[in-house]
Amino acid sequence: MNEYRNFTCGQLRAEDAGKRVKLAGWVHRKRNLGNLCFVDLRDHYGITQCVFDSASPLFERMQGIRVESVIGVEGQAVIRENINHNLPTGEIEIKADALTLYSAADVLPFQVAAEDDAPEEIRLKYRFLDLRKDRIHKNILLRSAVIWRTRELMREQGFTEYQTPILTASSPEGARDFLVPSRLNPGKFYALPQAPQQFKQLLMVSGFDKYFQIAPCFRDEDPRADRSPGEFYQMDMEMSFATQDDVFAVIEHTLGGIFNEFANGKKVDQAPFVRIPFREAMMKYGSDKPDLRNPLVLQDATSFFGESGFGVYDNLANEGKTIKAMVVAGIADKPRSFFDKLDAFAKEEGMGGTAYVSFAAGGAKGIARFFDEEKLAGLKQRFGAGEGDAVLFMAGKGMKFDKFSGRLRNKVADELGLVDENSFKMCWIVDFPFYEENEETGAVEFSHNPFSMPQGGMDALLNKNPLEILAYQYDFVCNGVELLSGAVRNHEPEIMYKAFEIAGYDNSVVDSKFGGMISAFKFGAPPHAGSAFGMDRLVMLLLDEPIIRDVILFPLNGKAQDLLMQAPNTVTEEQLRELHIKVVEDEKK
RNA sequence: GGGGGUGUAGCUCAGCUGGUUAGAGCGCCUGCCUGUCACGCAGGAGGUCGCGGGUUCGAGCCCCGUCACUCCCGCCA
Repeated sequence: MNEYRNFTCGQLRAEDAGKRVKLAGWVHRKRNLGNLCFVDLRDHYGITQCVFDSASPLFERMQGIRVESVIGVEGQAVIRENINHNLPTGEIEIKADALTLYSAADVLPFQVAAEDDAPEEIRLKYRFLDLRKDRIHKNILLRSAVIWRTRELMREQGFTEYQTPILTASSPEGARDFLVPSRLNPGKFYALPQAPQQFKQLLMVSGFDKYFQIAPCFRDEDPRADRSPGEFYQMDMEMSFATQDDVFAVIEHTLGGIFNEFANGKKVDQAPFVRIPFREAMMKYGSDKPDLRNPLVLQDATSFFGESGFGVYDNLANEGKTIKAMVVAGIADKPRSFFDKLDAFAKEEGMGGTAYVSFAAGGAKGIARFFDEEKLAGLKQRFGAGEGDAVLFMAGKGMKFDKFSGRLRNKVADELGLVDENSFKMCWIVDFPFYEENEETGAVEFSHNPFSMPQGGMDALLNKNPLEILAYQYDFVCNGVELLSGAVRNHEPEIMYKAFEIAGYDNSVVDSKFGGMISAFKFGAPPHAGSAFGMDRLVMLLLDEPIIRDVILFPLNGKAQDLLMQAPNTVTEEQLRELHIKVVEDEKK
């Protein structure tokens, strides 16, 4: 190839024996047997064993070279005496007769060749070493392959990739913006885009039909294990003259294709994926991102109580609380402590607790003693419980209770190991409410983003109870991870004004916040719809990585700092002056 | 902003009921070893027990404060 190498470290096979080869890479491991030293040489492509004999002066030089140094090795490829079946190049080795040290490595802060659990702080500070590790290296490569394939799948469906601005205006969407001061406009700021939302809609108004972009998005919010701090990438798409079904078809082709291709042996749900209305999801799974690998389902049991004989729940039912039942198969013989643990969990979560009826061989247990024969038989039939099963009950009200019921559903599945780790289960969540009630103030607020089209359009806004209005708003969920969300957009200014009016904003607010878009909608806007899915999250899911930072090249830490590049950092007085910025001390300190 | 967890050697961790000189594995250094592949064997260096204060004859261990990291809630598509 060139002066550094004529083969890579992952390339040589038995048939290359006898060739004169030149390799370059990192010293992965050294095994010094006294008069014989084996060096595993590693590059991007793989590992090849090099042998240094003590008869050669190279042997001494090799002893002085530490692991992770970069070297070049030249010699003859020979068949090994002992084959290593764990290595693609395991049949062959290099008898070294020339050695070049390109770059010596210091003693490492953590080991590269072994998976040691160095704290993230140190891993991020030395990210370039961390990225040498096999696992992280492979994660990044898979990420690249997924992105590449995504582009192909979108282009196959007639989509075109566009680049929207990075320096843009602060947007009124939910999250906090990252701001960038403007030198030429004293006192004014750009914002980094939280998403290319408005631009992609403007592209539709501009007459471009099928848009997509692997788009960087910036949000100044606190991170989570599955939420990368500061910035992340979305596969953002939008299409004109399109319905919800059209968007679903495109995404099912793209995401379905990606999962089928990169599932790595796991079982994959095939499109079309089930669609679950939001309210049903909250009822049955206690979540708007249900993990369908979990077979447990919640049922509305409110009407079962009232005068059932179990006073506690009868009273709650009469007070207007919701009671849910969850049949758990085959746990009737679990000890009392199992059910007590669930009850304790419920109390920890701030809920009243849980009750249960178990149909054990020796007779029904739990709160069964409050029911007569007939009621008990009715319970069994109504909720579909059989011998050996148990029915868990919980009571509460509103969204908080729904979410709790979901956590209990997860908890029970965890305890019993009911989740099939070897599968990808998908669903669409549809029919999100357009508005919701603020639990503290009682005010009507947008429940998602105000750009989506209310189902029923203007007619619904004028004639329906706002809290009953649904939106053409949808999420795509895989294994309990919210991968995508999107909507049919509201492209009609009149409907937009009305929608904001119901949420308590007058027209001038809409004009000032969405001036650009509203004015565009007054010059011929096509109906359009779209969605965006989190690229990082998708890769994380495919790789079964619990930490999103492990699928990102140079992630920020939990405080949105780059420990390697030292960002954010102070800047010079000169820079500040140019930007018309004055830094003041925090008042609290 | 709130809650939980963690903090002992470069890394992972042990350290009993508060008791002498704080340990192990990996890594590092030195030596021995010609077929290893997580090589092996022997020896060695390496510690402000996160930091500050307190209780005590005595604190890695108990108490108070504080900082850092991390997970979760809030927030966030």
